[in-house]
Amino acid sequence: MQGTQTRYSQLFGKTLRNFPTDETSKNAKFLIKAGFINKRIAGVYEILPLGKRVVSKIENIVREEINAIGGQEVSMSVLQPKELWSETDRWEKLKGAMYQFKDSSGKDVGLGFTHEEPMISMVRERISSYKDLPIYLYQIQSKFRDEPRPRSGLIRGREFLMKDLYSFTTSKEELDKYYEIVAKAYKKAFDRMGLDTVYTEAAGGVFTNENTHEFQVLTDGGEDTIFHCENGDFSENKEIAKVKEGGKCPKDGGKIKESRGVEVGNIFRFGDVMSKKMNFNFKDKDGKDKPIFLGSYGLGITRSMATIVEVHSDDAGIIWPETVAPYKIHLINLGGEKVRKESDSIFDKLCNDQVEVLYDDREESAGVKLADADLIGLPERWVVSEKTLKEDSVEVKKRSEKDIRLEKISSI
RNA sequence: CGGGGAUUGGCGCAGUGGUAGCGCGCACGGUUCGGGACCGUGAGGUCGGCAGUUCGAAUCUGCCAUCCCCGACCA
Repeated sequence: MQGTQTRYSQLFGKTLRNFPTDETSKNAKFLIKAGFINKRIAGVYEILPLGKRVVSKIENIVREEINAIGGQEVSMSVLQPKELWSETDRWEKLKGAMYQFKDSSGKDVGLGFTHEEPMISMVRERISSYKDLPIYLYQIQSKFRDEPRPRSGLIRGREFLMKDLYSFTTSKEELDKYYEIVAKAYKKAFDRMGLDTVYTEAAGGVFTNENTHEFQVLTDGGEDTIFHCENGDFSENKEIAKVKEGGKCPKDGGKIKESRGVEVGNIFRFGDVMSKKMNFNFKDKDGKDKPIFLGSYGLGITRSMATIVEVHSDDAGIIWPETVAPYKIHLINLGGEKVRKESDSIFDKLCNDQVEVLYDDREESAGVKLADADLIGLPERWVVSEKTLKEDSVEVKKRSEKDIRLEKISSI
């Protein structure tokens, strides 16, 4: 666990003077320039200390919401054997999309693309009675997908962090019920991290033939196209859409709009399809074997971080919602030794109060420090200078607002 | 996987045949101190890789790699 306060002079991952030229997406440009992430290869990014704090906050919000609906956290292996995936024929189906290779002994192995098979396998080994169901397991872990063309920074990568939840229930009714519960929990989690989502019907791809639902955040930086009602009660992904821009909403007759969106979450009902293929049953009250119903629910952690940046920023930089900001306060001292001493003691005070504060204690010009504060985008900027000290105050400015106010040092 | 563009110090760039330069950053000294300050000194690159043409290649040719964009794909 990282400390709640950091001196910027000690922080690894300082801001860059220029935007990276090999990125065009807003999220990648800002996150790299501001020192949150580092690009390794196409579609693969490393998370620096500032970014790690944001990721942790998003993870914790998601954890809280999933724990609240009965989820139990586990950690599955990333490295997986071919045999497991062959049980559902997905080893073949996912050729070219899943990283598959041979280990030194010639055995076929792959990197986790998703985790239905290993999850089922693990539960299959340990659950056999209706008394043990339902059960809800989730993890937060890196997923690997061999994207033919990664793009849009963290929105579409080849290695990314995802929260994946799996529900194991005894019937379709129970699955449907939980599906709705997850949908509500997702909505709440996204709300908490500052993302407005549109609940959108979509296709299941190689996951399932049944329709699924996506949580779409409307932004031009998105890669999906959705058709949705202006009243917000209806939305379909382009791939299955039966309506068109300007058409009428089948629910309330409202106007249909076409928008770009980022799919930050996606929920699936597998039903008993996988269970039948994998001989995944439970013993019911009547003593008979019945298939376990599976639901699968994904939520992109790093993709959410990127989407937050797409949605919450201005020309100067990121504007983090308070719930996911790496720190709450960006403390800056402008001026000589006297100012430094004062700001040092304000920093100490904030530390004692366990306030999350990033203290830019560098000997840099005002322009550099202020520009960096805008770029990094913490919710509040506190400036200490000769000017504010004359009033025994610090200047407080919210990143999202223009207003500046003076706060008496004695009241901190 | 098709089409297009790019690759030169940490970052951003210039250099179109004669043996590499600028800005920023970095290090040291000094002056500054409310919106990316200034002066001085200094470190740092065999120009993505391999092969070729040439007396001579960052520069020309071929192949390869990597990155970006458009499309296909998107589980």
